[in-house]
Amino acid sequence: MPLDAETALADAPPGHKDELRLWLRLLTCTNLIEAEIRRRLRAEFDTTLPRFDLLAQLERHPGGLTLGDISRRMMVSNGNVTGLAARLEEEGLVERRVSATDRRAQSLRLTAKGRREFARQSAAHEGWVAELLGGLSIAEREALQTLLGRAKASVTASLQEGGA
Amino acid sequence: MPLDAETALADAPPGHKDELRLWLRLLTCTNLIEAEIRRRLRAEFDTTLPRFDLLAQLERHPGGLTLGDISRRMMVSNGNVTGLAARLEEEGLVERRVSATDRRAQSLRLTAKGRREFARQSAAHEGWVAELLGGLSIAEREALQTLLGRAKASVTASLQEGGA
DNA sequence: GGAAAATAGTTGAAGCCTAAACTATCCCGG
DNA sequence: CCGGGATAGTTTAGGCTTCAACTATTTTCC
Repeated sequence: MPLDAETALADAPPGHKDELRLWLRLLTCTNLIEAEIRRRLRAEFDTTLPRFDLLAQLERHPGGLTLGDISRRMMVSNGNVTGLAARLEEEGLVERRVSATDRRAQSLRLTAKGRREFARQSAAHEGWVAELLGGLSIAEREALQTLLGRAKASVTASLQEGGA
Repeated sequence: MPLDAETALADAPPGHKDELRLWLRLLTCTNLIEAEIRRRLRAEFDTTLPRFDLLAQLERHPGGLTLGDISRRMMVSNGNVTGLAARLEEEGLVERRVSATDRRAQSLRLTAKGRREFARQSAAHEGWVAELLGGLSIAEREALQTLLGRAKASVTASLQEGGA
């Protein structure tokens, strides 16, 4: 496991536009947190972030979601969800049910075991994040939340334009 | 290509600590940008983000870097760099040279072709980022840069504690 | 000098991910 | 009713990524 945050690719190669510096810092920051979360999911629950994310989606939609719904919500490809769902089903955490009205579609939902497992994982996950970001004051967190909202708006606006 | 940013996993599942909301927004924001950059690298240069990152490392160190250096700087595993370097070498963008003083080590550097290619990619990349984040004012960018620095400090402090 | 520990890199198994091609089904208009 | 287009999922090929086991070499230190 490398993970030497100090010498990371990411921070401040000089002589570039400050948008680039901002992007690299954003990336470092996210990667740092994400790597730690992945590490702990593996170490404490022997699972992965994509599995966790899929379970989170199902938890928020107890009525079930189709594979296509999940693919859209997780912003990943269709084929990706096929494999992920297969593994989770094999582990007994989710179950499939073919739609009564559309024989192409099938909806996924958590099994009782899946709900139990996810509850444990989710509680721990929330704690980890609170711990990692706990060094920020409430004011800082709010300001960051707002600014990231602005950044997201900038990006989506730019994508709209390009795609229009 | 799914990529429906509006219905993303990420934003604001209610009833959670605000650290979690902040983390999810950070993640969405980063993923949105990163996905677009990957898409354009593929579309315009038929390459990938990891390849680009590796070339960027070499560009910043014209004297060459060992595979281990690269692995540490990119914060990825050793084995990962082995494969990446093999593909880039095969494409003629980098060249290996066994160390004169340590027969285990080999250093990588850009070939002339690699330098040329990276220059093109890098210029485009910088433009994309400026475009995507161009909706933010200078003040917003500076504030975000500072707050992300604080966030990174919070995370690394938390990791230090845990590992101490 | 030589054994033991550390370091550089490779390999293999497994999971994640995408794009593109494919199958099966549904829906719409004539 | 039926042909064509859209939609739901699967499959395949290939790249990325990790971890763990491995080889080769160097360093440490007795």
